[in-house]
Amino acid sequence: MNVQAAQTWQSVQEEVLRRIHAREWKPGDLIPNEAELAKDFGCARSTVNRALRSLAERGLLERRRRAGTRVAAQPVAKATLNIAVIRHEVEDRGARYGYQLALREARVAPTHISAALGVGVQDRLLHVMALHLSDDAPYALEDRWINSVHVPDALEQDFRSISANEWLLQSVPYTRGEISFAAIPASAENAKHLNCPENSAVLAINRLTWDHDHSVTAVQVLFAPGHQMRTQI
Amino acid sequence: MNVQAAQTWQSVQEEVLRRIHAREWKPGDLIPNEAELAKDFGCARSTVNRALRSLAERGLLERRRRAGTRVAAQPVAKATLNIAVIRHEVEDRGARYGYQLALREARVAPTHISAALGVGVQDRLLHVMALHLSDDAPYALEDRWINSVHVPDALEQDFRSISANEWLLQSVPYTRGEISFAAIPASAENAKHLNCPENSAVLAINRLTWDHDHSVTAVQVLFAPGHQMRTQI
DNA sequence: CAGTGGTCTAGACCACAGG
DNA sequence: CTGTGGTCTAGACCACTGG
Repeated sequence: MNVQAAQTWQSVQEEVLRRIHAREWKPGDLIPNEAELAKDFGCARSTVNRALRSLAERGLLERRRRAGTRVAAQPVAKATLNIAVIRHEVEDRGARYGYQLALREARVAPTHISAALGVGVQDRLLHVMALHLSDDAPYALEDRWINSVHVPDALEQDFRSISANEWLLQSVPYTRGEISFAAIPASAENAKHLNCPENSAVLAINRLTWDHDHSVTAVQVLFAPGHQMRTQI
Repeated sequence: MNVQAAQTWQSVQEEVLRRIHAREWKPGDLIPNEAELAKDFGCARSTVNRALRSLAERGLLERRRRAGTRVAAQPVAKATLNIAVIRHEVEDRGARYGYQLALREARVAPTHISAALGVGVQDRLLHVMALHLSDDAPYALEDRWINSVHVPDALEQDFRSISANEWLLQSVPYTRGEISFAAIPASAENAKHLNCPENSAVLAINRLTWDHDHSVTAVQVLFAPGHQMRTQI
């Protein structure tokens, strides 16, 4: 059982993974504690800790003080999607990026927007719609409301050459956010912008971000039909 | 500049975040090295390292040996979606889970499936379709091909009481996988299962998993119209 | 070449939660 | 109460990479 000279936390992690995959440690099993594993592997406990903590973050182990470490019975796959600035997303695919501002207005928002942003129903907010292009083809439609009560600087931007997407990330920090993914049928207006038939299935990402207790922005990004988001697990 | 007694890595992280949000350290800026920060904070360098490493994993810092640590110019939001066993997903929402096997056959797969799984075009694979229900309403449609050449145990399962989704996670480990998200129109057959109009916009998750060099399974999960996947960032 | 982050160590104390 | 993981420390060596 004793293993020699596993000196890096990665090698410890690999050996632990091997034991899990080889079913030496089965789903639901309690594995030896950190001190024992350190002795087995001939390394410091902190090295074992680093390896196991990382596996727990990936969902393969479940750790609890006093109760010990178990192999996850049904590991939850964690798919991490990188939501970058849309311009970079396009350029990283090797395409030419284009940008068209479709609408910019300061007005009273629909109630579901003002409620989500936590502002008064009569507050005027900045509304921006813009089309992002990839090699001149519609790539994504951005429909954004900015809480200009707490981000007054936004009112001074015309968003003609820089997208609100990019300007906000550069200029306004946020501390937390919610994000959701859904498939929705394209409305007539959305379809016109995206140059696709009405009711086409489009991938929609909704984001709502906050800076401490103040909302920053609510945005819906619609991707042209056929768009895929990919990642490794 | 000197800060007193920040003794936990979380408190160091909070102070670093505060400086970033307060624009004391601006996007793109080089921040002091770990040794200096440790002196400032009055803690060990490894504590600073833990705090900064964690922020780098979240995408807020960019770290390179010799070059130092910079505030990310345009932080890439990392949205981590938990892909759990569908039964648990339904039950966690407080709904009653139901399951109906729609199809189980061993046959030659379409070429795009056999190619994706890296098996011969004439190999017979296990094909399973099943409907997952939430409070008796269609929740998700699972369309799965299992590489029964390398997972022969699957041929002995009838998948009538346990879904392939759940059985595989319990029984067959995988070392890596690809996952993609897209919006697609429901085919006539899919629409019938999901009890929705044909061409409804549905969220599709495609997964392909491998155990070392052997493919395990290729699956498409279609969620009923209106389904949302949510997470925090 | 030299400065930076990456990691390992041995030891210590602590927070939490199971029994 | 006690065993477990969570963390901190001080020091050390190493790997990478920019100048």
